[in-house]
Amino acid sequence: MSVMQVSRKVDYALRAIIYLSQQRDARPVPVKEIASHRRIPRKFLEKIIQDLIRAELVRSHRGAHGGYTLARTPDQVSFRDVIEAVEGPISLNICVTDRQDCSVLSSCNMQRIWQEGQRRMLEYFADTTLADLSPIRMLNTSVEVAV
Amino acid sequence: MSVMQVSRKVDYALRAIIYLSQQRDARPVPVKEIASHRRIPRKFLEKIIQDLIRAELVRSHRGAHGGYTLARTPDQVSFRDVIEAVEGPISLNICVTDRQDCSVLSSCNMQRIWQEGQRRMLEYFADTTLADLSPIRMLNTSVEVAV
DNA sequence: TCGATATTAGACTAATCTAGTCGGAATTGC
DNA sequence: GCAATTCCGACTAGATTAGTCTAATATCGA
Repeated sequence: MSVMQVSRKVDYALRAIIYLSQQRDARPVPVKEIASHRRIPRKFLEKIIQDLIRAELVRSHRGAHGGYTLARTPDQVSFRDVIEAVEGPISLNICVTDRQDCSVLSSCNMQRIWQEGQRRMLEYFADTTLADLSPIRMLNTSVEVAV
Repeated sequence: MSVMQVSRKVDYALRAIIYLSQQRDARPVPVKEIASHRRIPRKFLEKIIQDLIRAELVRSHRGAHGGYTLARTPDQVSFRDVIEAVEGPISLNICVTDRQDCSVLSSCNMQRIWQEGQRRMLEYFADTTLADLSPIRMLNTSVEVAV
């Protein structure tokens, strides 16, 4: 019904990794806790977190008192990182990545439009990190600067 | 495999409407011609064009020597118009349109990130029209200005 | 060492969506 | 009337989404 929408997976991945970034201590957070606090189907979340681990955004700790922690500081994890970790590279139209299809149609010169749209989108999501989400963190920083 | 990609429908709709915008005379172009010149499955294209007609981007002319014409000048048809005509409103994440879901999660404050990303995307695609595609038109205009 | 708590791995699936196809009815120009 | 064309609704194979289910493996603490 509405277009260009990211999947539930991306939404869940972000909810989860944001939850991790909001932890004060370094204790591993079990999937059960993330799932219940952020209303994500537990088993599904387990799989999604595997993608985040593969992309080295999250670290796992097995066994009792195990769970997950952020593998980097929040300002080092961009929205783009998370989106691409679970769904692969962002590409607004196939003709942007797969030249084959569109290059046959020499007269269809919309390729550069998609490219530019995509460039702007990537720019924004690559520049926006988990650190930009917590207003508390931002406030603390600006207070520090002010004082 | 790759995320945020528009559907074939959007791609076909643009190919077709761009073809119409490139016609020199005002003669109606039959679907058969558009389909063969732009490599679009004919029957599928018929349905897509109905969406464009409903959105008043294209006009139809029935019967022999019938076909389709642009309903507006190329500079009056934006990419956004075409995308939304065939796929409905652009929305990067459900939480942007459907507040229900995300407002429950008061601590998940990524809503404004999606909103801003979407704003930038819409801005670009609303500003880009079919007139921006034909370099010939651009050249003529600049020559006129130069002389 | 045992048991509770965790992650990890992979097969499975219902429902929905995508990308079409098919057949025919209605309209118009000649 | 006939040929060319749009219009309309029903249908569908295959892919994708959003999960679930089962079981194995790892670790901590007592």
